[in-house]
Amino acid sequence: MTDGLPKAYQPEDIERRWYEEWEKADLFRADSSSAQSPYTIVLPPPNVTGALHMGHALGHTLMDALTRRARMQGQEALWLPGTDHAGIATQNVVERELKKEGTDRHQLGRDAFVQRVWEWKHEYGGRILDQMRQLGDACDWTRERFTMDEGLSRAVRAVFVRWFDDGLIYRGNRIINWCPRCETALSDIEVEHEDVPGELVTFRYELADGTGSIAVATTRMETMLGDTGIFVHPDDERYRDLVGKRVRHPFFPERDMPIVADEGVDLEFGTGAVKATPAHDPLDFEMGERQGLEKINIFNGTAHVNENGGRFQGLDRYEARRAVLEELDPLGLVDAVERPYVHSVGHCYRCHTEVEPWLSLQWFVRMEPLAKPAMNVVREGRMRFEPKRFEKSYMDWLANIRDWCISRQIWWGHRIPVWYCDDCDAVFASMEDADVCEKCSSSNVRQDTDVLDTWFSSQLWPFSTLGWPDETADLDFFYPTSVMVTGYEILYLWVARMVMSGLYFMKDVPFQDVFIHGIVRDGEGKKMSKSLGNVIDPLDMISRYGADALRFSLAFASIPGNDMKVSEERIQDSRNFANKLWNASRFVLSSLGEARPELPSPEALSIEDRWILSRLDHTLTEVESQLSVYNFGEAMRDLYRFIWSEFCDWYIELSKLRPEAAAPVLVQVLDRILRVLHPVMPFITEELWQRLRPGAGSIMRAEWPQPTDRRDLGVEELMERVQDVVTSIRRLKIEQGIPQGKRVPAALVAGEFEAEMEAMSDSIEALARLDGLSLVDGLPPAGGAARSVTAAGIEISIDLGGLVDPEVERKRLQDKLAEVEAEIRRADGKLRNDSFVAKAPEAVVAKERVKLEEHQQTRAKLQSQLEALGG
RNA sequence: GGGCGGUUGGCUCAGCGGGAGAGCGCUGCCUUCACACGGCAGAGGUCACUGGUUCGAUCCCAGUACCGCCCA
Repeated sequence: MTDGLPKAYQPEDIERRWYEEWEKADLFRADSSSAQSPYTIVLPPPNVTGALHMGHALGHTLMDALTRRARMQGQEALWLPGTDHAGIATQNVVERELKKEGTDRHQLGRDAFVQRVWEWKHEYGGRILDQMRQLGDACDWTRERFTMDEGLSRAVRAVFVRWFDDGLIYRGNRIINWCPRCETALSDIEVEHEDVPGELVTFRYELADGTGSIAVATTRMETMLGDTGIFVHPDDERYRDLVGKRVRHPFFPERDMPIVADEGVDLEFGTGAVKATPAHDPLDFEMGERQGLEKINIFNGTAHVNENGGRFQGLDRYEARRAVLEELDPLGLVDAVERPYVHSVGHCYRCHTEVEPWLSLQWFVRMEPLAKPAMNVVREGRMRFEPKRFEKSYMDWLANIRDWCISRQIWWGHRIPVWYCDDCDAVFASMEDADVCEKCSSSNVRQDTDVLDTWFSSQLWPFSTLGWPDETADLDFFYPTSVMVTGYEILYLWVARMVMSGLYFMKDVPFQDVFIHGIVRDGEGKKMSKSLGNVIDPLDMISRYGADALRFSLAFASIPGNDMKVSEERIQDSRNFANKLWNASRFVLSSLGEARPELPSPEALSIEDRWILSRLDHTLTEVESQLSVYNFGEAMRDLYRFIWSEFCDWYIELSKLRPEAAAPVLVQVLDRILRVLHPVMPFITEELWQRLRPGAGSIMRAEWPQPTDRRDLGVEELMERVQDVVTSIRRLKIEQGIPQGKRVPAALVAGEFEAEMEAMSDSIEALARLDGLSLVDGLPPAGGAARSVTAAGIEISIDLGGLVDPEVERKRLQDKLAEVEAEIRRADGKLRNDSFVAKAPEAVVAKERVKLEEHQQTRAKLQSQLEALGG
């Protein structure tokens, strides 16, 4: 049976084989007609362009573990996979390909380009899904979805049309974030703010009446080409007299540029006077609207100066920034240039180009009416965050929400289902592609050319993937989902929006729990990124250490909401742990042979049996309570400790003294260990399970282990005393330079613990490698013996036949005495403090008294041992 | 500027009102019949700083410093 088990765990073959077996046996599939209660997780869909990185590996490990555990707990567990069409990112990838071929999308034309992206998707889009299989993800592949597939596209349309008709979607000419590289609008939260060194230029506009000038400051000098006035604060004494006057634009003398007062001006910034560029700054836009200023757009879509920029036309924004300054300076209009001036600048989250605030006609979703219900469900406790602190940022964001710009000027995505009639100017949204105008039946209609933000379809993921807008059995059974597992970086981008749309269309939250995990960082705490070159490739780690090792490392390092550092060394540690489990199992299996004995009745169990079963119970209880709050790290630490430091280090060693009697306990403990580890380490546990329980079916369907009321604190304390005795004896030998394997006689003065030491004497003899252990009432004279006292006050003497180095003995005893005396001083000091005795709880005071008593006894024993040494 | 989080042994992190913990690393010993991806034993910390609350503070409160993140 165990002949096939190599000495060291080798994951490769095992992992591949088991994943195929599971899939073949259809073990991942969930059934919406099940009589069990549902447990649902929808996978946050990775980009089709993506490759599995550590962040995915973490999230997937946690989701997979949750799903596998739910399944073992008897729930109908569905983990639904899929991918996201990632509009801008995917379009960028294909555009890069075209560039290599010497062409571009405009030459290709829209339809051919979109066709080309589909081809790319079919060829490469499945890559990340295969990588998920290597990780061991037990998701239901029969339900795999893609945000651009037919059903989800229909969901997108249904949502758009409904919101359009309900007045929640509108079109407006607003300042939006424009990426001049992607040539598309971005929503506010797709912009990443970053501090960059720039310059702050202070320059002057001369008053048109020639009576002076007014200074303004800017970091974007080029925007002055679009200036149409000056703002000052109405309360600002400095400029009170200037309000109502006009200034002259140095390059466009004919332009009308009033100085106007507006409350929106920041008195503290720069000179307190603000150049007004309503077409290129959101705040200026707002104030400009209020004050009726002209809006002059000076850029084209690639952020080159357009015809409104006069002789600067054709320059890109950075060239224009320099050129404008250079031309202004000789005119004596530049007061100061502060350089470098570090300020925050928005960057495109897809390509990292600096975003340009730009006036353009876009589609928006009115968020306020959607945000209110999304806040209420949290207040009412219908949805909870783990950890709870993320609730606050979620609520704050929703309370200050701004409308969502959903149109994108790209070709890859869901085309906006709005048609314009060129005859009657009607604008209407439609579920079906429109050939004729809804209003006037003219066939002179054309569809909007923009596509929707990818997040528009992602926000529907928890219900669109289950079949919505149809009323499906899946939707009925699996919605709302149980938990959303995700990182905090997409709390706004995605989580909040799913809640809003879920509530609107499903009338229920999309998930009951939101479990937020941290970001995976490198050993130095830096975010992993290709440009930093600090990326650890999860697939590389899998091939070197096994998926189970990677998964265990990630789960082990995961504390809800906190970032974690992952390094190859940590993964090695987990590989070592897997190997330890492997070898412990090898030992158990080989000592069992074919037999799988059941546990005998409690009275037939030995002390160590009762001890390990008690610790097992404790561990199972602890693991369950940690997992229920998604604290995987703590749960894994408990398991690691139990398996390695208790089961392997002590129980297995003790079992060697009585193989037959221990067999049922070894079976029991290993059985539970494999089951409870399975959600995080699916492969190795399945492999070992099949050998422990041949014919029992996959461990995936084994029952989740429960504690069995075997906790026994008395026996745990007893074992602690035994362990202390064993460790102390080993230490005595090492200190005296005696080989650990050399058997020597030992004596114990155990006092009240004599009976239990007697009962455990064979075990102590074996573990400490003794040549006989005698229990005595008092230690004989020290000649040739090394001595110690354990924490429980048990005196130990090992007979080394005169080989004892008295100096080593004296030093150890004195060190120990010093420790004990410090403890006595501490406890005594407390007990002498009247207010401690009066105010502290009785139990605490009593405990302190007991400790003092014990330490005093230990001190006496140590002193007499020192005296026996002759010192 | 607003908010959140962190600061515990060399490293990574638990703990969070009553005797400072783990893993790794380190030191010494050990090729002991599951495992050298190992075993045994050990060294190592004024729990960032300053105040406060308390009989008692690493833990609670206030402030300071530094680090990180989110939002503007």
